[in-house]
Amino acid sequence: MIQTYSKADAGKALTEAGIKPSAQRVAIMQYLMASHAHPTVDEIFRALSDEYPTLSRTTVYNTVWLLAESGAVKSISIDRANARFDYTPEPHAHFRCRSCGKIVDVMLGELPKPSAPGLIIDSVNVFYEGLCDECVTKQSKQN
Amino acid sequence: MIQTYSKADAGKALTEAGIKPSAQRVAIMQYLMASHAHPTVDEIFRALSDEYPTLSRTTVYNTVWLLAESGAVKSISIDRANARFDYTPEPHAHFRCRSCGKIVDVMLGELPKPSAPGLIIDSVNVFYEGLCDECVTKQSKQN
DNA sequence: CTTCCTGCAAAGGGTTTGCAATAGT
DNA sequence: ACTATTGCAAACCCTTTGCAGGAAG
Repeated sequence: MIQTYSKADAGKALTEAGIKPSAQRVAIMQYLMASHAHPTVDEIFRALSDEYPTLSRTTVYNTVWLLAESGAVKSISIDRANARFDYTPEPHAHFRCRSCGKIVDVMLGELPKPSAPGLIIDSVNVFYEGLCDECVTKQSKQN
Repeated sequence: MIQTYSKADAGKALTEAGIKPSAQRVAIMQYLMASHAHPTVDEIFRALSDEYPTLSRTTVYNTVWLLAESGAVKSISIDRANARFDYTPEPHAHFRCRSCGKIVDVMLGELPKPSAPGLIIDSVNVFYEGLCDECVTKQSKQN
């Protein structure tokens, strides 16, 4: 399934996410909607530098995290940088609180099975994001 | 369930993973077996610096990736560093080939449900590692 | 003696921060 | 004019690399 997205589509997606659609933000959103290559900040920056010669990496950083925090796009981190290490022998998933940053183990009923013909899968990681019980309590007290 | 691990336990785990159990490696492995805090390289380094004053970050880096690549521990990367961004609206998982580094989407039958009382979950990430079809073919040709 | 492991120092790369210039309302 | 956004430059990590010293068999 090949799908194309216009600048108008991208602008609409931004507005729906509550983000003001500046020219740079629209371009970045459109690029993310069109690309299935899971680009990094640097790849986005280089891809758009021709069309926006003054574009800066700072703006790309600002925008992608704005988008990710609003839920308009997803961030995936699978590289070595800032990795954490974990021995626990039982299969389990990880949960990270987006408010306090705490990382906790959560048990997992069963591992998700991929439909991935031809791939040899060595390892499965499941990672949740959200609000931990403490931060939920804090937030409800504030209101 | 609280469990303690001796240096002998750690040494045995290293040997079983095919890794020579040097003093530093045993200490790092023991620390990972005991800790459920998903430590970073720097946290491991600081935790062991008292007992091993000459320990270097280089050795910790070497060791954790040796351990992770042998499967003795798991690495999880969930921080901002080197993040990639992804718009695709349909739920899907990611697969990364440990030989060529390529990242591809894989469709997912159903999302894993966590048993996580009290947590509010906004987002679920599933991430596989292994060998892609191309690298499987390359490897079998070499043999 | 040889090989592997360790660790210092330096380089490299990605990310964040401060602030001035700019654009949009 | 006012406010939000952009983008340059510098600082700030984290990580890797090169190499010399040291440990182990």
